[in-house]
Amino acid sequence: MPTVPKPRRGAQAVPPDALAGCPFHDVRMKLWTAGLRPTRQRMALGWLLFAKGDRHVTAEILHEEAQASRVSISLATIYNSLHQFTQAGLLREIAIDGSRTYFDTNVSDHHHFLVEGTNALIDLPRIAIDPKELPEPPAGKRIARVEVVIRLRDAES
Amino acid sequence: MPTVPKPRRGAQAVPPDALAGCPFHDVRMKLWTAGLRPTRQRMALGWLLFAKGDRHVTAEILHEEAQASRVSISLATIYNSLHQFTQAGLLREIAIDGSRTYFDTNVSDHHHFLVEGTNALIDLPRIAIDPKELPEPPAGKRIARVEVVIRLRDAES
DNA sequence: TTACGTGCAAATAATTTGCAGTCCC
DNA sequence: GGGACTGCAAATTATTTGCACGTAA
Repeated sequence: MPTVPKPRRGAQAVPPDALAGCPFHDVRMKLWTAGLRPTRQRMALGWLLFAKGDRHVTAEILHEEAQASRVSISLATIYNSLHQFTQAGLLREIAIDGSRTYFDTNVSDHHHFLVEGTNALIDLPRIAIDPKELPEPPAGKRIARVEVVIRLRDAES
Repeated sequence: MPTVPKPRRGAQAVPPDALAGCPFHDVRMKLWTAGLRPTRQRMALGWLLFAKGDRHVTAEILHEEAQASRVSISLATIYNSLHQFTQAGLLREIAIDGSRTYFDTNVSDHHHFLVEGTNALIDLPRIAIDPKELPEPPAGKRIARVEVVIRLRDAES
């Protein structure tokens, strides 16, 4: 069972260091402030995930990348880590149909193009969704999030 | 392997009868015009799916309902039938995350509320999405569909 | 009759979990 | 040292497929 510790008390206030700009320290800091121990595996995954700008990955893809980087991490640990990162707010699960789960390193409020066939995801340039345009939620409920997926197909077909 | 025959030639032009209003004949006609043989199993499923207005179902739910109706249909056949219905345009798959696939009997252009926790789906009153508001698709691609999911959470939490 | 359909059981695929051993603080 | 973490293998869950048999046209 994956263990998800609570965020470290006061971590935000007393970060271990502030060598911003160095990817290694950045990842360590991300983990630290999230209350996750910077283990070898999590550092490696953090490196793969956050050092290259915004990404959309599946557990399988990350696993392959780790192996390509000669870092040995079991698939189970990758799943566990992805969920821990998600709970810590470092990642976001993306809701598209299809059997596999995608994780997005861009946790800001945004939406996606989904290319049919390849299942590739592309961040949308921000489209503003006016809350006033949205329908009223049923009684007792509030809107937690709006997710928009724009499916793309080859132009000629 | 599920076989999905092409729509019956000229079926639209020469429907077997036109007793609209009778659910039994309506389902039979739906299948007929879709080019699907009205077998006992498909008739039963069509009955469950289309006789009660718009519905959101999983294969599992349909299976339980069929058993509750004392109709014996294997789960494999339910999966096959759901996909055949979908290909025939009688159903639509809904893209939400989560492990199971939902099918919607409302195939018109619309969107959904998704209640967190129960995973219940609720059709949205039509919200117009202005095509002019949408971002430009990448070169060589066109927009096939826009899907909006509004996640709901209990108001107090 | 004969291709289309169906049920069953086995096969996949993605993901999760139990647990014994390892590592960080 | 002790709880947090990891790897592995087995377990789950959702879905698909192969194939022998059944059935609608």
